[in-house]
Amino acid sequence: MIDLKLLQKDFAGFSAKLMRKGVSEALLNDLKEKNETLKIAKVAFEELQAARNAMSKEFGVYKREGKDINELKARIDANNVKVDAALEVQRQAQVALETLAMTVPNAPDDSVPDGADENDNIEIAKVLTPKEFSFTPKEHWELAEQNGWIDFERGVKLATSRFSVSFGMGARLERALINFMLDFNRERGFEEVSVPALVNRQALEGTGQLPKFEDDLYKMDGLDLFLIPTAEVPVTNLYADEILTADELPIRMTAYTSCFRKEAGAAGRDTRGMIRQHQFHKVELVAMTTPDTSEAVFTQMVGCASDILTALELPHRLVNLCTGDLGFGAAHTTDIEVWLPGQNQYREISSISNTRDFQARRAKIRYKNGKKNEFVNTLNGSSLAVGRTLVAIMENNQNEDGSIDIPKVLKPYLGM
RNA sequence: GGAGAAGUGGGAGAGUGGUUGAAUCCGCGCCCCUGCUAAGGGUGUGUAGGAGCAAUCCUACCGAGGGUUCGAAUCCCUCCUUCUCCA
Repeated sequence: MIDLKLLQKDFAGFSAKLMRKGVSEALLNDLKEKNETLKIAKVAFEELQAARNAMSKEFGVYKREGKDINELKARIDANNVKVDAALEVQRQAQVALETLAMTVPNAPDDSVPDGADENDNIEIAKVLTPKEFSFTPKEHWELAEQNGWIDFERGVKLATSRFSVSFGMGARLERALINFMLDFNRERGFEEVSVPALVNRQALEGTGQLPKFEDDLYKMDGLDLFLIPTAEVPVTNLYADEILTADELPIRMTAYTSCFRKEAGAAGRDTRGMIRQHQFHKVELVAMTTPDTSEAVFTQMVGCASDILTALELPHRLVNLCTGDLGFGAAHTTDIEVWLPGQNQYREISSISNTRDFQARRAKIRYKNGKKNEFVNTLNGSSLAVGRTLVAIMENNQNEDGSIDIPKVLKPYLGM
């Protein structure tokens, strides 16, 4: 949730930031107006309510003293009609404002470059150099099928398109990767947590997937429960509605979950292979901390994800997302793209975002700063998407005969 | 699945219609006294929103949402959660 107080206080400044993210001026004006309307409605209601409280108190005194209450009762009744009306006005104003405000994305940081889409993202750094192949490297689905690691047809048979099944070393590598990543993150100070794969509406509103992106979520029939699109949702919401103490911050967590996405807007993209699946494994990093330390934690998280790829000897690059490619809740995001020789391009494998207080404001995650309660900053990032990591290993470590070298760091996890 | 009980502030725990936003204890903050591996005294201590330079004041919140009432933590209804007993 954006800071409506800030919008009210510095409309020009704050709305300029939101307009960089494509929020229309008309919407912002509407928002400002609805906020003012609510304020006025609240004051009106509260004044009437105060009058009622005072008269009710008086009523008690009258009764005790045995005075005649008829005249007072008449006044109270008249006032109550107004109270009810004012309450209704206030309610409607509240709903109108919230409905609108919940659909407004986070304001990008000033450091975020302007741009329309992923083509305008700015490369920050390259890590490791892609190796030269003496043959034409194959794409991962070919390698996966040749090695018997992944069966795409049987996934479709069991569910529908964009589902796959891993067999043998393919399945074992996935498990090894998950364990390796969790251990790696834990050694960097992220506590491992295991969370539900189903969450309620409130949780998804807290992290910003709802109300705007319901189309991309799997919803349980007849229940207000959804399959998580990322562990970010349950893990961030662990502390929803809580007031933390400053000395327990930063809270840093890592979690492995399956993730479920309808990929509603991705028809026709990456239909082949396991780049874009409806269900995929991911190890996630989530942190909540004070505003003055969130950038340090952010840097650590990016380092964590990048270092995992380095440990796996996978060439990758860091990219600063432009305004057009930035997610709904992010103030700024660094993507990590891994080199895929089969595709001859870098592909996203991790996305690390600082949402500042955007999610905290929605989920009401606060901390005691001296006497005052303030919103924490929440951060999240993948470290990493397991399927895509497996893809990268296959494509980067392939030999001419189609065999694949197992990364050194994973061998202990495979009993090798 | 059936029967019952309960959900109050950081914690424990009072409170069954009216100066109760909530006694008391513990914890925590500050001050004082005292001085040695202590203890005592005083005082303060929820959240959100609004008015005001400020002191302060107003409104809402006692699991959630409705209802009854001039007035509800207190009565009624629905839901959620927890516990106990039964299947």
